[in-house]
Amino acid sequence: MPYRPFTDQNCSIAAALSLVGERWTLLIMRDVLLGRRRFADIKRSTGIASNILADRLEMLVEHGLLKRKLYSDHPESYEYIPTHKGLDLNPVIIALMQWGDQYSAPQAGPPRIPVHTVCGHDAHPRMHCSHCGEVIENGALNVRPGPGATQKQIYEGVLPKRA
Amino acid sequence: MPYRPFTDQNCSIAAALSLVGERWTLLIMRDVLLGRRRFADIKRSTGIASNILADRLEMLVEHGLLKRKLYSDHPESYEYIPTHKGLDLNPVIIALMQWGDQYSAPQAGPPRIPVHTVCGHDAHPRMHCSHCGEVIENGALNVRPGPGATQKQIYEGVLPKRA
DNA sequence: CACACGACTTTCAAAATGCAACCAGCTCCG
DNA sequence: CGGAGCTGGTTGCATTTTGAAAGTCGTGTG
Repeated sequence: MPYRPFTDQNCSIAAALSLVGERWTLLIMRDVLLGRRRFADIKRSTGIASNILADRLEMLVEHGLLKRKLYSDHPESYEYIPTHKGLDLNPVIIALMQWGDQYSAPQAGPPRIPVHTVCGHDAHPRMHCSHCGEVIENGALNVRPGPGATQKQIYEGVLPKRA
Repeated sequence: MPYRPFTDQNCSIAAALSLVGERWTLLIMRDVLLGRRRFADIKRSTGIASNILADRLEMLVEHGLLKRKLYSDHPESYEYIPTHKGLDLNPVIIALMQWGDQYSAPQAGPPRIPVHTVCGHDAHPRMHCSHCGEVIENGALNVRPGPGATQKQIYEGVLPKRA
């Protein structure tokens, strides 16, 4: 990773981005979550340089988002399969996809449509409130300091203002 | 932005990441969405170098995620306020925060807790299926080719495999 | 046997990042 | 009134990362 670490911001977003915030990392995770799990496949589909891909994969394995698994000997080949931690990035990827669909989709429409495997229908996943169950609209979310907040953060007021 | 563009992948995730996939961009958007909207505030809270911050802000304004607004003359100061396009990144930021909370939270607990302003309660936003309304569990999402998919993508099979 | 994978590693130039210093306009303080 | 300090940057230069191409090494194939 580049020089300036995101550590010591006491922020889960910064913490998350310190693992997956680098230019290629989420694109690699996209591939892995979509089922492209071999070095050459990921390289082809992303266009990443092989040295960078090797670095990123090693990093992702080190941090427990992926596991490197021997796929077959003889033509010795490996698969990078997502761990639970890696799979849990799905909501991030889906959110990015929906944002991309909304603002950068090709004229023809979105290239991929999510399908809910449980009910079998097209799903346009939406965030719902765990308390009232309603869809959470655009600006209808604030944050309040949690148990891990520092005094400084509380003092500075980490609360969002509406646009 | 760095060299290799993410264009021509015909992928909304790649398209999204080509705007916000750079190391600092989502961290800047976090700040703006949390209400830190002035140059010096963002610089302080992220620790980013000022030349980089100036570049990124200009880029974000150019691509319509932020607007630069005169906040007061005389001490001439500006605010970077999110546009609709910028606000719509909220689900991405929230998803990152939840992932960070789950895997990198400080011992004390999460630093921030989301609150649903409509019902007034703590919200742990979850993705729900727009068709059946159920929570979408970990691996319960596939994708199918949409109208914008290329023949090549369809041929290659963009469907995910379960872990 | 020549050539082609697959999964990398190595080499080296080019580009992005980070740091520090600087600048200009204003304003607050003694 | 002089100086320190804030705001919102810009400029220059060294460091680090990236990217492109080429090489490696162990198969496997016609």
